[in-house]
Amino acid sequence: MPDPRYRQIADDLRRKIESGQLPPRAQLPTEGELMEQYDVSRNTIRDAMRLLVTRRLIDTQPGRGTFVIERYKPFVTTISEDPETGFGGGEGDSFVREVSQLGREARTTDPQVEVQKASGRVAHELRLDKGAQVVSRHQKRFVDEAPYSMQTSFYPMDFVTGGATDLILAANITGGTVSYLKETLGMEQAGYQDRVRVRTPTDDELTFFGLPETGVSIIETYRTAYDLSGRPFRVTVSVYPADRNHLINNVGKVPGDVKAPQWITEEI
Amino acid sequence: MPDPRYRQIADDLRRKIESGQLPPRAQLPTEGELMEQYDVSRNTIRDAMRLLVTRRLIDTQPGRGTFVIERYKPFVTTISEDPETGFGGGEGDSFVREVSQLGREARTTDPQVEVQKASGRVAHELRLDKGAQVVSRHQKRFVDEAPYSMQTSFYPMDFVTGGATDLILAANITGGTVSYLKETLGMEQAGYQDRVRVRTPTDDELTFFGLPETGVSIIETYRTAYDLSGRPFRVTVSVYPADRNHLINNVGKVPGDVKAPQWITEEI
DNA sequence: GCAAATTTGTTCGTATGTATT
DNA sequence: CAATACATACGAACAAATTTG
Repeated sequence: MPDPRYRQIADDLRRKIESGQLPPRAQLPTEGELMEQYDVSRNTIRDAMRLLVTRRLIDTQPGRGTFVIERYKPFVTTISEDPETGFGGGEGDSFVREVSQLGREARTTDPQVEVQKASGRVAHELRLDKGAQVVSRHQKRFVDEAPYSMQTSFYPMDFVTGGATDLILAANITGGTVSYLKETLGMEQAGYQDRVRVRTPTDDELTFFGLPETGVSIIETYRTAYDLSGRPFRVTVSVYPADRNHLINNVGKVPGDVKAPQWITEEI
Repeated sequence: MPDPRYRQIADDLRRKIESGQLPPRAQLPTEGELMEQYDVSRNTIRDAMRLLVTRRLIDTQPGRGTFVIERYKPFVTTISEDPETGFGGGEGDSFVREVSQLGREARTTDPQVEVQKASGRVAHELRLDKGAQVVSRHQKRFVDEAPYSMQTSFYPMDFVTGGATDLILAANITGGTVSYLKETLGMEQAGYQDRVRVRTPTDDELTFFGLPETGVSIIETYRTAYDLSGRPFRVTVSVYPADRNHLINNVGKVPGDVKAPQWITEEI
């Protein structure tokens, strides 16, 4: 029993795309033309197309046509701490600094600061009561004007009343919040834990990142930072569309030249 | 202008699923029943269903019906090194040991050993010529008899001829390959780098993990281990279906009680 | 700026095939 | 074998987005 017709057609088109016969950005024949070429009904052509859309090979645009997808150049975020800077990967302004070194234009929005009630997960990580007041600092990140990630950090509201008043200012904290908390509260970061999972995008993420309805996952990391006494003092949630982001983790001693590339150049 | 009909229906069903009115494993009304309920044609019902299938909310089975998907209990792999054991997360028999402590049944297949020509990526990571001979050690992992991950390690063939002959035996190396290479070749692991990306599954992965045609991504990590002189001596490729695996990364000092849980219990 | 043509999106109806009960 | 339920495929009509003249 052969594959159904729409699969055969999808496979045929897939081969043409992967062989380069239909390069990225190329327009596919219209549905009408494909109906003739394969001598099937329009619905069957559309079934084949839908398969390729969910596989992230093509993109259909009403009124325009169907095009081979152009892959993003992946941006690489290092999630391990750089022993020299003491920064956890991709945090704060280290993001912009690292990228601009490579001739790319990176941009981080000013933090959007809010005082919120802690959600279940955030409260749990910070060992607060659910609904306790927390400061939320949210930033969006762009590379070459394309949205690449979003990040939200949560701190107990006590920190602000206790002296770290800059936390509720909608501006970057020069030197980073880690050293700011050390200066103002004497709170020192002993380590952190990242929990990484992959999930489907929310509607907000779909629109902000300009993702297709289906096919692109979101990499989500929950980072909980602990002070010297083992008490959690910050939770940072980062979301990365999987079609344009890779993660790197360095453990122990890794040669400097491979330690922190921002771009994976080779296609694997 | 309102959403198209099939979206409204999909949203309605999604709400019923997420609210628990249609719990996991519950059977949805048949297409015929839904046609009546919503007073639309069968194709419109099927469009709505298809949306929910790609969102990994339901599973359609020919001849049986349509069911709410049951989520896997995620297994958590720690990718940072545990300072006490010196093990990189989830490597070797540490996998089985860690899991069995939690009353779960974990199993790793005996390694499937082959001598191969290095692929482009592996050759590049090991700084070998493309096509150089490498030993490949491949293992599959199960938790409660369900497939959870696959792992393949590559070593230069020189290691075997140089004395580490157990590398080509299709058996677990007790104590782990790290300490075995230290004993036989005096090669000490100084550190490693993980590169994590998320991609669509290959056909092999689709069948082995029993994944649906669409919707589940694969988390792939390339781990390159370096010796004290900064020379790469091993590449390990791990693949994890994203619907049943999370990753954890510990940096610096993290409280022991949160350091290495194998299961995330709370639903977020 | 508008109208026509082009292209994909939505929805209906119908028929037949295949898997499961 | 019959009934049930989802899968594939055809044809048709109109809508919505975009480009073109």
